[in-house]
Amino acid sequence: MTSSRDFDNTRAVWYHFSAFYIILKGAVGNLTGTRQRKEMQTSIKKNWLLDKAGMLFWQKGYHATSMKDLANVCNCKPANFYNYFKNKEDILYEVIKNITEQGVSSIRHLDDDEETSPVEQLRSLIKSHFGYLASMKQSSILLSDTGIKYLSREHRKEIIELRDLYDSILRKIIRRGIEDGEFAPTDEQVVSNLIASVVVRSSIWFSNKGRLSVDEVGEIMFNFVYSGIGGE
Amino acid sequence: MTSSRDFDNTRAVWYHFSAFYIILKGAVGNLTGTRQRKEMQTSIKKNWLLDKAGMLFWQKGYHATSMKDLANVCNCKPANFYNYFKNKEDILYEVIKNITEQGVSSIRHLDDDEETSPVEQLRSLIKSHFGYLASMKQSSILLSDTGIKYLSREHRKEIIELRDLYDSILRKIIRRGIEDGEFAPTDEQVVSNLIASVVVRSSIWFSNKGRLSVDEVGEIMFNFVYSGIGGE
DNA sequence: AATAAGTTAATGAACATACATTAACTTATT
DNA sequence: AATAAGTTAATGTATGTTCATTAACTTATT
Repeated sequence: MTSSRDFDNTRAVWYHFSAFYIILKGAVGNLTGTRQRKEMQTSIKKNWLLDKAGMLFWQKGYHATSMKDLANVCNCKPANFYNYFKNKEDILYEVIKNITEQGVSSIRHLDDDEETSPVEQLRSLIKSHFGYLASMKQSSILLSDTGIKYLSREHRKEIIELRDLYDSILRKIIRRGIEDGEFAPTDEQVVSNLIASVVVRSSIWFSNKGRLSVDEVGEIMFNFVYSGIGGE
Repeated sequence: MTSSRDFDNTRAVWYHFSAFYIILKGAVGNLTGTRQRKEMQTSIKKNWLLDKAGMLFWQKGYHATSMKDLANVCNCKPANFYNYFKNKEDILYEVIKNITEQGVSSIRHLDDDEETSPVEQLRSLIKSHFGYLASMKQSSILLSDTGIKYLSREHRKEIIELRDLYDSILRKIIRRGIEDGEFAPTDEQVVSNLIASVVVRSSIWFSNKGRLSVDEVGEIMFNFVYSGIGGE
């Protein structure tokens, strides 16, 4: 009994010292009512769990990761996840959704910007998305490539729609570039897939500790793509 | 009992009528001694099993594929696999080894060929690798990408060595192209990653049933890459 | 201010199920 | 007769999930 309680306290303290968690929790502050504050804390904890789950799913693969594995990494018991998520698939879904949404939002500002030239937009797209990917430590956007098949039909559909949003932004840039004569005319659909591949798969081979910096690689990547679609 | 036996016979007949199997088995012919012939037939059946297993691993993922699933596709019982393979991991290993070896051997001739121009070599590499990937039905996920983490340490090492061979061939082509002045000088390491990304991820978005043929997409892909590294 | 009612986050135990693998046995082939 | 190919049945283990319960908090009522 006593040891169990002691352990709970230890655990609670541990949670609050987890860097990410404590910072966000602090940011919530005392501005809101206790009710809302609690809800926010819950969602923070939920995101923290998702973060951990994402790492594990990416490292070990979805099916190779058991609820027990998840629980171990999160310092709790498997059952506790069911206070936050409907089931295991739901965890994967939320992980993938977050990753994909962040990818989209890292380039969303380009969508309704008709002023900037397509070339500059392309540079911005590549650099901001690649930069974002390089900044995430463990989990990877490629999880949304590999994990999508384990999702339920509805969830899969939602993710695909999200991804289409990303694609449509990219395609629009290419279309404008071709119309303006800045890019050589090619199949905008295929080419946007090629470009996305280059960016997204960087998370497999790029390392922050490597020979080249994010900026240097980003520049090489942009030059490659830019020449690839017949610019310059 | 009787019905079970009847079913077995049906199954046996079915095996021998499976197109791939019967052709190969016929090809073995009566030229060799009975002992060797039997061994060859065994290995043919084994490869046939590997082929089926590969498709399933590819579609569903390794851990999501049960021995029962495999047995269903191969019209036999799970236990029978243990007459051919040590365990499940062994099946995965052989599948991945085959895939990787085929991928590598389709481009190996480029390695010690100093005659053909780098441009043509690059075209050949891209088209044959992409063509190979496209020929796999049920386009889904990069098995050799995601599957290797489920292999034992030794098996994984072997596969990685094979893959390194692929990389080194690609890098060599790029290096020669830069030296010859056919390609613009860039970082050969990064660029080879970019190229491999483009080719490998095609298995996610390319469909044989789509608007464009393998050849058309292959051409667009090559042009993209070729311009990308500053050719033409 | 004190107490009652309700909520959240966590737990351990129990669950049915599905899994890979094995051993013993039967049938088919040479 | 010997070996190969296949089956049946059984086994131990691990899995995802549910359930009742508890402690700590928050909100509502008096």
